[in-house]
Amino acid sequence: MADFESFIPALHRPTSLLPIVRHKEALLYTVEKHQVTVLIGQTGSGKTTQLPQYLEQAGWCNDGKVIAPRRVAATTVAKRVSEEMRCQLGQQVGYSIRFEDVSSATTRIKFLTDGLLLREALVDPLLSRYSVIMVDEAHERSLSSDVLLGVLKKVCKRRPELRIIVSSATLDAEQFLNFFSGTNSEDTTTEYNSIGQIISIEGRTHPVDIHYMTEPCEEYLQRAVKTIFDIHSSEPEGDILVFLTGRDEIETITEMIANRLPSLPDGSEKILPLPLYAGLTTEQQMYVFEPAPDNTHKVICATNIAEASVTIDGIIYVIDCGFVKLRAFNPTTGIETLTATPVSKASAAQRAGRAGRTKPGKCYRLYTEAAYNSLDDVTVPEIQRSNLAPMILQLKALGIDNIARFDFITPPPAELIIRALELLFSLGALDDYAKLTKPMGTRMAELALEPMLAKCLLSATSFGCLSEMLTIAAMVSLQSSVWFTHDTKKAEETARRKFAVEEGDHLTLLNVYQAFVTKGKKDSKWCQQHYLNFKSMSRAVSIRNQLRRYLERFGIDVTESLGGNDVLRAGGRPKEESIRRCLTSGYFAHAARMMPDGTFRTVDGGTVLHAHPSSLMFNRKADWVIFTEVMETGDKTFIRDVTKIEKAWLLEYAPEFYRVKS
DNA sequence: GAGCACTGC
Repeated sequence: MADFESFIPALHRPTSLLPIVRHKEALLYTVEKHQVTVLIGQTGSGKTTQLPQYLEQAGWCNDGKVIAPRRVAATTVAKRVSEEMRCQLGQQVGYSIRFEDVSSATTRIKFLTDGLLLREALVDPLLSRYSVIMVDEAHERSLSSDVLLGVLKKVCKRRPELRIIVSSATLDAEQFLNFFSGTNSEDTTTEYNSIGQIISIEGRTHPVDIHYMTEPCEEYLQRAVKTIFDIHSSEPEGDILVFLTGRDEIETITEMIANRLPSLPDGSEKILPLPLYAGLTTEQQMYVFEPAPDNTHKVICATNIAEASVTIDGIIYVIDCGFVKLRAFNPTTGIETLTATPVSKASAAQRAGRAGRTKPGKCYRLYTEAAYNSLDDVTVPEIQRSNLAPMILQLKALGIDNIARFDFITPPPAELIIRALELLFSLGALDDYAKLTKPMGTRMAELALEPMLAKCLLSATSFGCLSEMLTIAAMVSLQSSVWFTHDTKKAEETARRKFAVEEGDHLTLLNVYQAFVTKGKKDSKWCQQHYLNFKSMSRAVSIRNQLRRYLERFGIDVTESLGGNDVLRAGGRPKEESIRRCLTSGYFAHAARMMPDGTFRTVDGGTVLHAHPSSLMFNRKADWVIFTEVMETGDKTFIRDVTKIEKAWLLEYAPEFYRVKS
């Protein structure tokens, strides 16, 4: 998303006009007097770009320490600040994101992601390099920022001179302050209250008229289209932003709009529907920022991406369907779900606010006022609906052994913690006392991989397939697709078949990577011919290099074996079998068996699974398989990255896990 | 026959 930041006009507003300027003295006073400052200010208030500079000028970085606000787009904010301070990026002002560290010994203001700061805590538990740490956009309540706040609260007690700034929305400000003040809610004695203060630098926002439905509507897509055309015919001109839940809806509605365009009277203004969701390429997403042609109104049909991550100026009308697709993790089944859920009041307010950025606007909620009143105040934080295994692994590595007693701003449900502990135990990362094992557990925590995948990589040496697992781990952890999903499905399918390996998706991915680095010569044209995403493939190379460096540091021999993977043997086994065995040693908890009808069943037989259409196993026969990802969407549960295994391997590599279950 | 949004020394 980094590319978008350069399109946020607020970022290029003259500094003197930023709302924060009037609060400079008050801010510096508060930071001087209190350990914690909760800062209320919206995007565009200047908090991320200006406050670090104020602190630097005030001498907070004099002893060579660094301020670390976190921002997704650390790069662009750092660039802006270095320009304002007239210094070279990477000198006084720098940033650090995965694969890119543009900072040096002279860096006084450093922008980095919260995940990265947490990793720094692994080697520097008191974060002693920093004098002030700003946790930006803390109200978004991401898993890593929640964990970071808990860690910072501990660090504060040991480092009274450390200053924390938490940037938040109005609604959560008290909660953050109470969190740092003491034992969260009840205990708000005066002694503790002096630890922090709330400062609001809220700039002027324009009023937004809220309109509700008088009756609940069943088909909100149709209703949205009607609203778009009503606005177009009877309201003053302005662009429209429609919040929907996903790609499907967005494609449907843009078609519905296009179909109704001929009904517009001759000579009237035109409507230009534009899709916006994360699955689009950066180039495709850029259209929403371009000014509409003359006599044309943009109608941007977007997912939640437009709620916080992407800011589009010039929006006067917002249409809010009232739903968002949220990820959740079911601790009973261990399956992730992705389902449309009613938004929270905070989310609805944020969406409405998108209409009032440039002048007064209007927001049409496609639900009744009664429905609005029944919404939750805020979205359930990620920490209460996620697979906590990675987080627990990280906390253990930070020396926080008693997870149940860790000071979370909102504690995760016990079932999620138990499920995660069970998994980590079965993977050999934790011992009988729930302590991190050495070296397996500590290494798993350090690797930037999911625990199950980390286990595969760390056991690869014993299976004689380390080089191959490095590649597979890199390919599997790519979040974006390796394949271009063009409309030309057949061509894509034949291209994919060239790399297909009978045993499944993981070996196919290995094949793709090996072809890329040998025949492909890192050439984008070659990728195009084979319907491969060049950016994804290059990222896989970076991830693989990073993983190899981790292993080297662990003292694991990563000498790369050259030659074809079919002919190499380890322990008298074909290489592909070693790889599949190795995958089983990490993914045994993700095993399933194919039924005669082509669907799969979990080991307990309780859940029906479908091979995702992007998987080789979608139209192939198999018996037992393991898979890297499982997700329930709509009414089906899909498994992705599927590889054939032998049932006996499950008992061989996870005897305890399967003895208990069966 | 198909996935919201983020992210990792």
